[in-house]
Amino acid sequence: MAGRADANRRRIMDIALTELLRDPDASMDQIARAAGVVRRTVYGHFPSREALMSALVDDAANAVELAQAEALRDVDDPAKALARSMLAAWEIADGYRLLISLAQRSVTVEGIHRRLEPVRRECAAMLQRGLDEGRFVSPLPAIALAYVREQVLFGLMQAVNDGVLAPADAGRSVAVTALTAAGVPAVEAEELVAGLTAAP
Amino acid sequence: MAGRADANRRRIMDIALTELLRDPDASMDQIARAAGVVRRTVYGHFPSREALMSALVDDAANAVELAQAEALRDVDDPAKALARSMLAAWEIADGYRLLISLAQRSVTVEGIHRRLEPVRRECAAMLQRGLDEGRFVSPLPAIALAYVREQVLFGLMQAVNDGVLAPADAGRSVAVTALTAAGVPAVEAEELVAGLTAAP
DNA sequence: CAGATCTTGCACATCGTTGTGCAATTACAC
DNA sequence: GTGTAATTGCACAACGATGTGCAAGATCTG
Repeated sequence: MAGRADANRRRIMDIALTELLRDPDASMDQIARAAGVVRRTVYGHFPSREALMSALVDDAANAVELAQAEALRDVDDPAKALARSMLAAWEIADGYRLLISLAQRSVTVEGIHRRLEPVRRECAAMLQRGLDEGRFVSPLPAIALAYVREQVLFGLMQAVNDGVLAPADAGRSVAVTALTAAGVPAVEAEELVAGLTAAP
Repeated sequence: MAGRADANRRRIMDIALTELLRDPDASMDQIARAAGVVRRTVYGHFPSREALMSALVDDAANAVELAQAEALRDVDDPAKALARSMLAAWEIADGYRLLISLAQRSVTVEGIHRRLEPVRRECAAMLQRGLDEGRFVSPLPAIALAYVREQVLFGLMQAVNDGVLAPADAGRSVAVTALTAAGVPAVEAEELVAGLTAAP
């Protein structure tokens, strides 16, 4: 197998992602087997467990940052921006979920929180603007609302995983829920999201 | 130390709770040291790690069930009931957080999900009634809303932990946020919660 | 004080995981 | 085909965690 090392590396990372989502403590052996490969081979691509995790986290963080930057490029209306960011995040749900899931157990990977800080900060800025303009209404400070946004996303990913929420148009529901959690009237939120998803 | 074994057992469980919240993988040694005791002593009270976890989970689940049953005893107004349940859950936040935190890594303790199922079901029933009556407005099914409720709670516990949310009247904010996430107008939600906390 | 009850401080066996080394084997490219 | 690069299949050392055994010590109760 010459030259196909890159493809193998990618496949290992993909499988590792899903395995680590299932169990953040999945061993290198579990990951390797799931990827149809022997443990030793994984070590051929990644010198250590940490290295594999880092590569995964890096990928995911980049995707999240990129998606959010795109969604918040011009904040005409904070509510619209929030909806866009939710829809964008939902698209790359797996990577996002990995970050959140790993960030909750700070033991293994150091610096995930640091890595995600700019994302949260930028999101909080948008939320703050919405609060200032009266578009959002909440007793929570903007940064805490950013936490809520993150967890709403996470919770509904799990709901889909557990089969209690149909994946079909879950993205829309997620966006609506985030808006209402920020104090946007429910009807308005539904209309706004409907408008966004109908005419992208 | 004769007879004081019970007190020690309680102290170990209390410390174990906070240690496991900090790190779900805390070793028996870490827990023992944190409790000012030698590892061997912990094994004197709990035959295995599993046993300790089970005792913890049992305590927490009982507290959560009890608190929710009390809060949902008579659902005059679903919104008021939801607010009550959030305030009640916030009171026993630590135990609740342990359950959610451990439930996410189902490896160690089997049956947390099963244990919490009645709680979620009862909550979903209340949410469903609110949706039927038009008190709540959401594109999500009631059960998914229950997931959101859970995660809002969890997210804001973390926010308090991280120091970005003042613990003072966080309980009120949590309740308001859950209400707005369920589609209750923000102003109405604030008034309702204010009324509940002013005159209990 | 005496005695029952816990706690302590080791020692030990066991297990699973990580990371490395190296020779044999496989599969692709030219 | 032949060579090159990757994968495999062991073996091994090192760690850390769990769970147990037992003798010595501390501490409260009566």
